[in-house]
Amino acid sequence: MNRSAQVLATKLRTLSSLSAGDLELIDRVIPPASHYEARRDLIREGEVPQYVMLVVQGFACRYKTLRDGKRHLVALLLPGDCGDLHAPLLDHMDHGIATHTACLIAKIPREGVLDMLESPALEKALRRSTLVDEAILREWLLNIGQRRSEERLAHLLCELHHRLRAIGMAGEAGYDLPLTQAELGEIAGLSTVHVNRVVKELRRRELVYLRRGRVEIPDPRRLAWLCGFNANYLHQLAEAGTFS
Amino acid sequence: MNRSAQVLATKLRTLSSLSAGDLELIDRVIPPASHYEARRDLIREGEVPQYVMLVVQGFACRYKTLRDGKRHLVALLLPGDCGDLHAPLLDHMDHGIATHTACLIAKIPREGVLDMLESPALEKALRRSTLVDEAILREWLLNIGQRRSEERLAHLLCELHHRLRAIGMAGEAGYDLPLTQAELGEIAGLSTVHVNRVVKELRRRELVYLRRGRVEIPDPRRLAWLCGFNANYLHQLAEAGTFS
DNA sequence: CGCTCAGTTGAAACTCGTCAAAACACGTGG
DNA sequence: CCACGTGTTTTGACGAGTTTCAACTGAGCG
Repeated sequence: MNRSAQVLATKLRTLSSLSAGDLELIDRVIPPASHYEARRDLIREGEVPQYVMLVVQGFACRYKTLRDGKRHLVALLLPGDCGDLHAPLLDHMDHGIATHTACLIAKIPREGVLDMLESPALEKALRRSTLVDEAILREWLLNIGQRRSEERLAHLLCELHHRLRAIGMAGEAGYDLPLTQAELGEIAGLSTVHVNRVVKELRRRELVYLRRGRVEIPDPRRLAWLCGFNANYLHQLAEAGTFS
Repeated sequence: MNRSAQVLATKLRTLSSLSAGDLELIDRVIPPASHYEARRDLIREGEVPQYVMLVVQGFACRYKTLRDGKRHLVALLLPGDCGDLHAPLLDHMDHGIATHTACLIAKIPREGVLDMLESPALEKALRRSTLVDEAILREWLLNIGQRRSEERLAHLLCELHHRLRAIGMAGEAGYDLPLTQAELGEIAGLSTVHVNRVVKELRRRELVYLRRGRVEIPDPRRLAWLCGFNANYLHQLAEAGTFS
């Protein structure tokens, strides 16, 4: 099974169980990935999408910008995540997609997506994945709208812990997070300086140790309690994260 | 054509053009609506959805709550809007839906939705509608994350103006908005008091006159310019709002 | 008339943003 | 190996924006 297909399969299995036939189908329709540099636009606002992009390796994001250049990240795309399945339905993009780190991206042609939708299990997994994307958007909205900076960052870190663990990219007490504090600020709607102060405070309280791309969470339960994190909205299968 | 079907048709025609056959199909699968009081839960977080709810009359919303009782509205459902088409795919709701004003709600059974998805034009319209819902979420996230209170409220009022105009519920320079300032605050992530101050300031600058459920916008272009509003993300057809 | 709920106002406290500078990490080329 | 440059993290001081509390006004309704 090629690398791209494997990554997608891993992600989809966190949402629905797949048969051997499904895995073969995935392998057949997912093209090999190509390499992109860090911080590079994959598609810009206003452009017309041709493919569904699948992140195979690295971190990417969806973003929107304001006239004055302020940018807000409206989604984080982890390995296995992809752009909207029905994106081709919309004339033009209302947001951009960019790499964060260096990435491997597979461009799935329209027909490949349609083929996958033929399989009931894959259809279910793919549709669930778009529903989860939407659920995450709602949770982020709540996060920014109602929580204050400390809980806000804590909540974001909890979410990433869960999402990364589901795809085998995080351990019990920590994970690699290749995001600068400025970028965390662009997600959380906080200034870089304030993110830094919050990070410092979380460290002082021994809740999170964040430094140079690495997140350590000594007691995930305590952190989750602090910010009221509840993973329900991620709609992960119970056994997610336990397979190879 | 029954009332519920008519409302849905009006909404869908803002997204894709429908044939006479499509309209008949809609009429056949949409059941009559029933009445709900104002401020009543239609479905709560954690419950399992059985139907797709269609708002026929009145305003409803999706909301999420925090432990401490703070509530945030993550979507506003106007006449013609409905809950997620594939909601039944998810085990339990990660948010609640509630009426705002008194409402007429039609509960579309699963099979009705499937029937509509058979028609290419309806499928396109329905899928586009979920994509637009997601686009609105992203825009709200940007709005709360990056804009300050005045532009934030202005942007929200611009969006509602466009959405209501598309379904024939707003004129060139104003519309009825049955939301309290407290509720606007729950959307914008602002305290009631601050919403009030911003409303006052917008009135002073002759941008928006908001009082007792009525919004008057003497110069929509000027207001849109102030907050950087660009309707692209609503993906409305050009002729939206011009039909009966 | 008196109730209730929405809107309004002021003062004080607090959260967070801005500006500016310094400390630090990392990669590069000398 | 060190020096240098770039980009990220850290710090302090200050001010702007926003929340909170508490009281008051006004409209609608029984």
